[in-house]
Amino acid sequence: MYTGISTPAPEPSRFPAAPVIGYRNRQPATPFVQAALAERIDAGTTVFSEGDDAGNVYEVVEGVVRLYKLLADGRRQITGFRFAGDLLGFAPQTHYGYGAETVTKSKLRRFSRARFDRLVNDEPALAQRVLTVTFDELRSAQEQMLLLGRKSAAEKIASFLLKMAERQVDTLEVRLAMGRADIADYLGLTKETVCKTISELKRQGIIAASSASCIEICDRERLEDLAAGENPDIF
Amino acid sequence: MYTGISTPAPEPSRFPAAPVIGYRNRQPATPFVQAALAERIDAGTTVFSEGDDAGNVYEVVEGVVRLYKLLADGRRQITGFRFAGDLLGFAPQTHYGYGAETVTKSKLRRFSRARFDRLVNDEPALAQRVLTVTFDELRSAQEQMLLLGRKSAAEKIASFLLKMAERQVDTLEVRLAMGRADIADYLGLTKETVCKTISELKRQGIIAASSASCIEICDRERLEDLAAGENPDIF
DNA sequence: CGCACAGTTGACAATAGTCAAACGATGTGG
DNA sequence: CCACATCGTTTGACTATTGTCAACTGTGCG
Repeated sequence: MYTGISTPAPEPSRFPAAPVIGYRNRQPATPFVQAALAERIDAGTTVFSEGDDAGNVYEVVEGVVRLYKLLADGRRQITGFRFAGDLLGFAPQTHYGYGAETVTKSKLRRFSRARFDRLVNDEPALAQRVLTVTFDELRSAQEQMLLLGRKSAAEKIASFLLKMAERQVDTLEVRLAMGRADIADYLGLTKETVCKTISELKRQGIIAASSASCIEICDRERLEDLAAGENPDIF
Repeated sequence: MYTGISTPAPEPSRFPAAPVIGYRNRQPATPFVQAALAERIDAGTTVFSEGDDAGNVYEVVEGVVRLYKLLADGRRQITGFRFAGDLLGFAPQTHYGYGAETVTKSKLRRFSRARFDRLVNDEPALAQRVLTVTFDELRSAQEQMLLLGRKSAAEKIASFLLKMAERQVDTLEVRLAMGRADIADYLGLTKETVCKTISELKRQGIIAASSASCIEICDRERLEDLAAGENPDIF
């Protein structure tokens, strides 16, 4: 069971297999179902839950969103993070196949599915973008399967830091928007193992950290080798 | 470190980040690059490797194909199996993002990418099919991330058996086309753990097996609960 | 018939998880 | 402005699940 969840308020479950215990939101579950465009949302808010009617498509204008799937007892797997410019929930299915929650304060632009479909049909460029995004997500999901199924904790952390560094200007100073629990649920670890592994990487001089959320890459080469599984014997 | 690799023949690597050591095929790497349509192929043959120029798209006419990604030292993650009717390598990318090998004797229909693109452009129905397949793969990849990151060995095996049962006529008598090593690399386990877990499920009376490749589901409900993570305490 | 290989099992090891305590940053109210 | 409360992070001791290694079994093919 996962704790590290701030608000203990249980949320009425909406889909079949989900039992009540353990299903919690980090937030008082104020579901985001409001006005029209580019909406400000607090950190830790549910955008939609797995199994909800897929009535809307969202664009992240600002902030970070986590996508996740849950098991009956609350075990959570984060399948990805979405950042400014990314689309959420555009798969042409009647129900969302995963939940989405903001990690930070965010701005989201919301489209009804009908409107989104119209936009996509009218704009070949937008259709192309959706297609590209989908294939990118698929490729990224396959990479993540390799990580989850076959990499050690250290290799997972190394891969994660490099992936987060990629999307930043200064690729040596990684700013992590998400907490240790989110990282853990993304990498298939526990938050304690994430902490211990990051500490070990610091001890080895591969990284340094001015604070928990700001990590400096000191030896990019060793970090890359580790991430690629070249060095399965550091620990 | 994961072993379980039968053939030690190293293969020259073809893409940038890929180091030379460790890239291995289970098979004497007879790359399938021959005549035109619906071709017969032996079990264990490489259809294409990760990083190859994505020059062809394939349709599985008969048999089973495994898609996989490798780490530098040979650790392998099978990202999926493909069966009759499925398409391989249709992502619009210049290089394959994963390798493909036959699991059984198979028949594959091969299309040059140019021809495939032409077909898709001319046939809206085919374009629609590609789109649907892609979204299905994405959804399935997300489900697999949950499995790999958060399920126990028993839960993984249970999920796998049910998934395999789904695509059969008699959903209580599962015929497994792949060996224990393939199952292990698909579920992020070792072949020994796969064996031990299947044996444990037999001992519990949840399944029975007339042979290694033919498994009978005796108690579907318990198997389903296990797969869904409802019963994290059987073992 | 026997060789080869896949599957199975068991003893042991190692990686990651659990539990618990302490630490540190952040934010609130006195 | 400080004291306190809270929440996220870190660390350590211990546990447990899964991996490793090795031997053995069973099955299919030449």
